[in-house]
Amino acid sequence: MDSTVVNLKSKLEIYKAMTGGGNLADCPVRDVIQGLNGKWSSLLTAALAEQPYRFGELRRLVPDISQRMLTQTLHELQRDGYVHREVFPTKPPSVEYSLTDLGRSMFGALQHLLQWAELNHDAVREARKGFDTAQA
Amino acid sequence: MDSTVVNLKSKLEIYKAMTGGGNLADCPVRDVIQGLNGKWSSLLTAALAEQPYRFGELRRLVPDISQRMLTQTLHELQRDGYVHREVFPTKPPSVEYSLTDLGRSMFGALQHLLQWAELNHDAVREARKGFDTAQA
DNA sequence: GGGTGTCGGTCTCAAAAAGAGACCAGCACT
DNA sequence: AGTGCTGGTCTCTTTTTGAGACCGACACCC
Repeated sequence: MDSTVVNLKSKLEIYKAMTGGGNLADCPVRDVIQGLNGKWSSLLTAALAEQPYRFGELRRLVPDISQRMLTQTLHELQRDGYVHREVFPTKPPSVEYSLTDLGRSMFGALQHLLQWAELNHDAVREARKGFDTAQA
Repeated sequence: MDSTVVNLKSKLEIYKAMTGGGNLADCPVRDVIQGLNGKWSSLLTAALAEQPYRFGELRRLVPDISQRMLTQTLHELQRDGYVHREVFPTKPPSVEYSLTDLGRSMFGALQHLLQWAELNHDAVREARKGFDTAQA
């Protein structure tokens, strides 16, 4: 199927889905997106899409995340079913995090946005620069 | 191009792009994604992808956004080059917001994630329910 | 046996962000 | 003169995030 057709066909439907047909407070699409909106969610998902990692490995891999937010974000991702957490009875015990099937499926969709960002970050930077100088 | 091939080919590259090759603090991909991570960014982009809206129309369309966050989010989206803001000299003056070409391009990528959320929100809900009952 | 290190966290406190809602100027209409 | 609409801003409170100290359990070294 041609992707342009997909875009044109579903634009309105997506918007309707996000507004929940009048039931905004309980809209499932916004609810799901909300869980991915966190500052660290996409980065950690991208890391785990590459390969499973242990807690400490993730911490070293993303040095500017606090241990507190790493714990919390992984917990949320696990709760939403994207991430599997497995404890190995080593001494001291080690904990491995990996993507579930649902997580891999979700990352397949997220990936488009990440790729777009990679391709277009210079355009965004440019826009910001122009806007900021226009303001001053 | 087959989308499966795209996934397999770029998984590692995307992660590398997000970690910025060691230059995490200044990573452009994370920088761009960050601007889309706000609570209201994707919803407002989806609304404007449907059609241009005026400030008050958006406020009525999304009743649970505060006026403060609506102003602020639109300002950020404008700064990043996704949204065009036009003031019409009516009395009282009206302000119309619309997507730029860059904004439409970005929405094309974002759309995949929104569609995924629409298709899979029941799986996520299910995962949450299971997790919460397992915790208790 | 005492000191040190690793593991995956939790706890507390300060800073930043978001939400709620009052307030504003300018003009039209009545 | 009073009311309403426009698109905001200002202030205050609550929530979220960040920084960093602390924790138990065990291994390893001496």
